[in-house]
Amino acid sequence: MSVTLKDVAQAARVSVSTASRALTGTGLTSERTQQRLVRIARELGYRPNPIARGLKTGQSRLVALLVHNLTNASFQVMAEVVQARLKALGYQMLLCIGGDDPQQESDTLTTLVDHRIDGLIVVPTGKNGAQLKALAKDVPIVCLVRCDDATDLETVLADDPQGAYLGTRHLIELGHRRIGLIVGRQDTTSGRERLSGYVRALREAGITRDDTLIHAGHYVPETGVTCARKLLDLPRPPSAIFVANHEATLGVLRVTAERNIAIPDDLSLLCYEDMPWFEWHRPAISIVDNGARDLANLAVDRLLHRMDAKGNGNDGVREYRVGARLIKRDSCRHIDAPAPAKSGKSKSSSSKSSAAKSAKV
Amino acid sequence: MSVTLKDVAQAARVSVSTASRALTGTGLTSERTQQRLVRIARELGYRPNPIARGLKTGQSRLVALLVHNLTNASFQVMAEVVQARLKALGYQMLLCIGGDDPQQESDTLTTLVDHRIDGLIVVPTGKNGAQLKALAKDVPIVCLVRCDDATDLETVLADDPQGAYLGTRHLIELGHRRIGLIVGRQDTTSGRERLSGYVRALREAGITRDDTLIHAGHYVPETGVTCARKLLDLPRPPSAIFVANHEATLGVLRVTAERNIAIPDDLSLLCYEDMPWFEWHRPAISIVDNGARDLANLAVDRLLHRMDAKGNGNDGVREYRVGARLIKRDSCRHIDAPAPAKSGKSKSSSSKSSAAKSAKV
DNA sequence: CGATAGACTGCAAACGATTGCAGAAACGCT
DNA sequence: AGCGTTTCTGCAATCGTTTGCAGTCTATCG
Repeated sequence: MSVTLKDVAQAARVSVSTASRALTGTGLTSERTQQRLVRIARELGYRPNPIARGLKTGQSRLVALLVHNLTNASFQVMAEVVQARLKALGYQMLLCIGGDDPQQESDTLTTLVDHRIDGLIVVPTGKNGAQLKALAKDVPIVCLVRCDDATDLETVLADDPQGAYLGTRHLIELGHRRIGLIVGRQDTTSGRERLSGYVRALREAGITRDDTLIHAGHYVPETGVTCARKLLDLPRPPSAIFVANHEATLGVLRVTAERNIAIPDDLSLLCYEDMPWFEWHRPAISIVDNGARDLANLAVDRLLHRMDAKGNGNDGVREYRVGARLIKRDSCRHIDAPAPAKSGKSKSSSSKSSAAKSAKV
Repeated sequence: MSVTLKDVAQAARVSVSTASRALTGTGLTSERTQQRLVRIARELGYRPNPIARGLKTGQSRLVALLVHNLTNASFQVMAEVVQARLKALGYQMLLCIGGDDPQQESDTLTTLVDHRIDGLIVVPTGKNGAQLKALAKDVPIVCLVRCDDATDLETVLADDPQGAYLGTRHLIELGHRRIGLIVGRQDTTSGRERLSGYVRALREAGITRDDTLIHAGHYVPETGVTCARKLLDLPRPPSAIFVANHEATLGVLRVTAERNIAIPDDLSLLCYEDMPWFEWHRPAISIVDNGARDLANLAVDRLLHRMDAKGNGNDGVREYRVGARLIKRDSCRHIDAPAPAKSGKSKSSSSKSSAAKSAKV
């Protein structure tokens, strides 16, 4: 069916071993035969069979990326980055979707090692620590975004405490004092860390923390709806809301639209993580960028390092943090500044009256 | 490192061949040894090595899905569907991202066959017909969403003519006579087909086609911006816009927001393809659903069929069409009905005045 | 009781590459 | 010329399976 090494060897009238050495460049061949073989191989359209090679060498040129889903924008860019980097190095990416489900994760992991993957980047559920730990003996593994406390795996994390701090401080600098926070469940690391960053910024600014302004929930739009309602129904509603997760943002936007609350005039809105449409939205939504692209790149770097180091690429560092950064767009406004009378923003003046409750803050 | 067939055979005091036959269930073993081996294999934690097996059988249990990107919502759900289906059957999905770039597509295709994939579902760029055709001899292939005219590959397509027709008719039924269309480039099948559906609906309703209402462009937000501007700047702007692609929708929404055009009161908006946030947007955006989920499922069905049929799963059918359907939400309104005075919609009354131009239609 | 079919089992050769080892060739040196 | 190096090449084993073929064993039947 396809051209094998044997065919090349025969055509060149040498043994298979010589052909192999010449083509893999293991240097033990004379310059002349080397070049001759390369030429013949090209002429015949020879392509080494990775399966056969894998059987002998124990490698597959396959690297797996295991994420929870593809609807999350961060995972999308990570997948694209990882794929691009790996391809450039001659690896194929096996993209697996675990659905944040421990059982699925576990199944996937076993079939992946069956396939003798050369490396693995995984966003762990946190429930398969033992298995991961065992696999780590055979395969270089790097954890991404979340860490699995049951393992001592190298992990590349977003700097959530700093990101949340940066965002909150930004709002404070704009004069906001009552800042609502919609954050992830407190039994997740990211949930806890984002809260802590928020709290730190408040403390630094000498603002006392008001727990009625803090709401935690799952990373789904519904959370945004219910939390936004609670916040806006407060006797003294916040003048700004920091939504520490992009799924919930959908819900918040819906509530503000329903109540005719103008952003940023009546309410400033800041989100965590970017989505492609945020900058197209009117007003364009300011965000704290968790650096998905950087995270993915670093994870690949670390993985490649481990793969090269053959077993002990352990540099002592266990946790890498990728800095977050603030991207200012149009959804946050200084609380004391008068509403700009720019054309196309006239909406705000009209809606302000009807959304008196929150505008009065 | 890991348990091999030999280990199992030794533990059971039989030959490797017997072990192989017992575990693969090739029926040529006695009931007793069969069960004994299965038990022993399980005890030892034996897992067959797909690489070794693949070398002998020429199969890899790998099926590839090649799409353009992951930012497109349709591709996301397709990837998730394909992955789920395949996993259930013991295949691993190789997800590849081709970026709609012929060169990348070509490269990817060759490394995929190198890896001896058992099947391929591809959204073709259309520029590598010859290569695809050649590969089809070795590997079952199904094209998805787009067809490659240079091949005679089995293809699963969305029913774009019908979808566009459905959407346009819906708008007509709502009393619209001047319906703007923002559609894909006319050198793509989908671009042409969606236009044809639109035209057909118009003709059926006895509305004469007005080419100033039809704009074609790339599938990017910028297209939406420029086309929307052109449409709204028309002496007699349309009362409804049908955006036949979801990326451009972003741009259209931005323009309407900038100009304070209320949807659906001042302008009805209908989009092609769903995005997760469309139903959370206020107003929730009505769409024509291209049936990404169904498309993916059908593609998998067809591929599995071909894989089973070993070479001639050709049932004569070359093109499968998956029906589109209309999902009515809140962004389209009957042109003659008075603006509902529902609470939370008061915005429209104010903005109508400032966006007089388009409101006057 | 012997022959023979039938049911299992094992040997050994594949699949397509890599690689240790030993032999061959070429070369320089005394 | 003889010897030792060095450089290249080929043989053959190996990776973990599957599978054709031949051999063994049991059972059945005449």
